[in-house]
Amino acid sequence: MDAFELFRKLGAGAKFDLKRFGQDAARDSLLFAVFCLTEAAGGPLKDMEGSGITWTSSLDRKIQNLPSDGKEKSSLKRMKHLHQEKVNRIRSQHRINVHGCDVPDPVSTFEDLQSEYRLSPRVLQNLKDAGLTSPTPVQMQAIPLMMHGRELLACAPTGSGKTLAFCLPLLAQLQQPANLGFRAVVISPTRELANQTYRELLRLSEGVGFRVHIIEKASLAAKKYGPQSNKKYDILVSTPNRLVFLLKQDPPALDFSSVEWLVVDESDKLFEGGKTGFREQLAAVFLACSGSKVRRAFFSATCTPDVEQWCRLNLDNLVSVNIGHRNTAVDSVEQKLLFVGTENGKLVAMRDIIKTGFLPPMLVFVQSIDRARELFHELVYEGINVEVIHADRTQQQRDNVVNSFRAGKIWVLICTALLARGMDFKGVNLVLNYDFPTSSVEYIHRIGRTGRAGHQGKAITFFTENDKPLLRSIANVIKQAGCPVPDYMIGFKKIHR
DNA sequence: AAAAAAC
Repeated sequence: MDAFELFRKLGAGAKFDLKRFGQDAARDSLLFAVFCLTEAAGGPLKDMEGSGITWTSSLDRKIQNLPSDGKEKSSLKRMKHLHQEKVNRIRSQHRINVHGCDVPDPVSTFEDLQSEYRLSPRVLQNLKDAGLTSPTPVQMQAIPLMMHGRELLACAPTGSGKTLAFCLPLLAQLQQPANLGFRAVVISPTRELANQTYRELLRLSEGVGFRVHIIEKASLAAKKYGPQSNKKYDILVSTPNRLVFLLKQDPPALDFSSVEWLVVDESDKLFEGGKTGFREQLAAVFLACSGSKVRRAFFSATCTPDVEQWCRLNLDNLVSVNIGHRNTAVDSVEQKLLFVGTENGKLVAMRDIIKTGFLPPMLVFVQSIDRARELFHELVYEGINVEVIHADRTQQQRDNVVNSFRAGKIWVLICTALLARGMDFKGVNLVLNYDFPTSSVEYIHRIGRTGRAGHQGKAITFFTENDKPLLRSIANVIKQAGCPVPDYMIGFKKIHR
């Protein structure tokens, strides 16, 4: 073990300890907190971004406590400096940007999670069996943070491993099955995504004995794990509204008083307001987690200023993690805009894509449920394996479609925004935006269904005269991801500014 | 603006 490694180990377990460091340390930490707030608010320290404020602040105290001019002191200082350089190098290499106080070092291998954070060897084996060999950037930084019990807002591109970034620490932190009731809750915007996360947790925790649960029917839920039931689950995955429904029964059919971790996946989506929006539901779930030690983590590929502001104001000692630039499309997708003139032109162009040969499977996004139905009826007689999915279909139909698509039995899947976020289908070769997305955020999520985990993908976006108002913002996203875009789409407004 | 989300 070299000196760097030694210091890494020292740093990994470093926690701020008031009793050990006394009053002075309390004042220092207060100053440090103010410092970080200034930075987070975009103050004069903005240039510190990504430089990595780390555990070394507690090492500083060790150094301070040593006699001045001692040999030990100067060598500690030097090692600290070298270690910090190494950490900064790892962060910049993987485009990891962190904001916050006392951020633990990133981990470079899954094995480190076992040695430093007591991740069970069986979970490690499950990772290997799943073909996962080394952590992605968001995993490198978010996992140590959650292992230290830090509340965080993590923003990382589509298909970059966010699900694993929160599933692993949940399993490692809960350590082993306990009969305490739900200790971790994961919230997703759609049932399909909740189901996918649930399956991921099952796969990772196989052989460890954790009890992971997903609510299938809220009406059966009360019996299954209500107050009378003695079967206690450790982890729950759900969409928010059924939790709200169960929580407000009298007496409540769910007990969230033992919840230690609340993970909000696709957090910007779940922060959408309006009277019937997700935001109110989320608030009700937050409120039900009455335990004193509840920690919250927010994940998404896109982040609104609104979410960030909320996290800054409400989370305890927030750390925000950004991988690469925020709100950008992945560069592993070859993106094209295709002018099709009119509505009619879309169907002609679509038939052309099918006729001239394409590599299935492909996902076709439309803007509404009715549009999905209509397009399905146009294509169902073409002699290709086409299916359609949206929220007006029965849960049984939705499940069947997702399963068949995963099994490769469907070549063309027509869908609404239902499948736009989080879904991880292996090997989608083409995303076709049949209807123009209504925002660049939606565009980023839709095309993120392909080009995942380092694989290549393709996306084609149809546009007509009517789509011109939003064309520029999407064209900018495409250009930023390194794909060619006609100049007239971007240039015009900037020149006149 | 639509979609999603309980029974």
